[in-house]
Amino acid sequence: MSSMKIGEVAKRSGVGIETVRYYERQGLLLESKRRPSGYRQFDESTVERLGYIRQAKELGFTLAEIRELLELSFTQSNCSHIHQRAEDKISDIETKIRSLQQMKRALRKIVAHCKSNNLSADCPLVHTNKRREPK
Amino acid sequence: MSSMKIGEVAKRSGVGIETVRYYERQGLLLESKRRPSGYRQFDESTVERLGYIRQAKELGFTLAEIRELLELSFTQSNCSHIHQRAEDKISDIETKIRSLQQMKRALRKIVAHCKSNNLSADCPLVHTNKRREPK
DNA sequence: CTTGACTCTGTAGTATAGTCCAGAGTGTAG
DNA sequence: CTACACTCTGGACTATACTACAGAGTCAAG
Repeated sequence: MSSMKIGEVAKRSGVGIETVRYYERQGLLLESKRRPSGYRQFDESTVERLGYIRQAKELGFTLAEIRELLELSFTQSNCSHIHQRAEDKISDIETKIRSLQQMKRALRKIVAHCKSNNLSADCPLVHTNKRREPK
Repeated sequence: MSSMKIGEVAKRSGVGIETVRYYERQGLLLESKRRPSGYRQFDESTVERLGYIRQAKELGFTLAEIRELLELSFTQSNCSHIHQRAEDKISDIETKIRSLQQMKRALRKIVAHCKSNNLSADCPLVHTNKRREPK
């Protein structure tokens, strides 16, 4: 299991083969080892790393931001410098969490309202738009 | 304040004028009222709505998903149908929150490690990649 | 060995989400 | 009134993140 070809690593992490090569070109994967034939060789860690990338993308991080997150995690360099960047990322993440919680509360209100009033002609508005003037 | 031109609504909500028109074309804004001249007229609610869109985008929702979220919030239609869709969105959101909390914990570990060991040659790895064989 | 599936590089094409004109009309301060 | 900033439409252009070839080489089951 410790040496997979690109097809297997792609399938196991749920991304396309072309995407794996693309991420490598974009510096998200570090150069992979190669067989003499030129075939890339991956191990388990790449599967995990690709999973992390996929997840972070779903959370709205760009590839550039994900590259940063990965560097934070894997670099061996100056630790105090890393420290500040990690703190910054944490506060970005906390902001996202707060926004999501707010969206969730808004949706919960709709659900609650729907439950109590099944033919509402005036659903509660999340955040917004009083009315549309009919003319 | 209750009737703004596109430039003002754009500035106040922190998006570009072209973007406001683009969102309208994409059905995220509902057709705006017009002056006889053709100039669009917006009110406060559009500023809020644009803010909501901006925030949702930062959280990784696509415009198509955001359109859905907005419909959930503003529609007057069949409430029990809405109910299920709102529940689905809520669970998507909960998944995102959990992922973010996991990322946050991982970053906190880095920070803690950096604090205790300021010249680490072996930062703890979020999720991953044991080592890079030097050859 | 052969053969069919897999991989390589390099380049081109696609979808999404804007962003930027050109050319023409509008609003308003002075 | 004028002048200058603002707005309109329609169409072209851009960046990001893939995705799809083409043409050539590789792997491994039978």
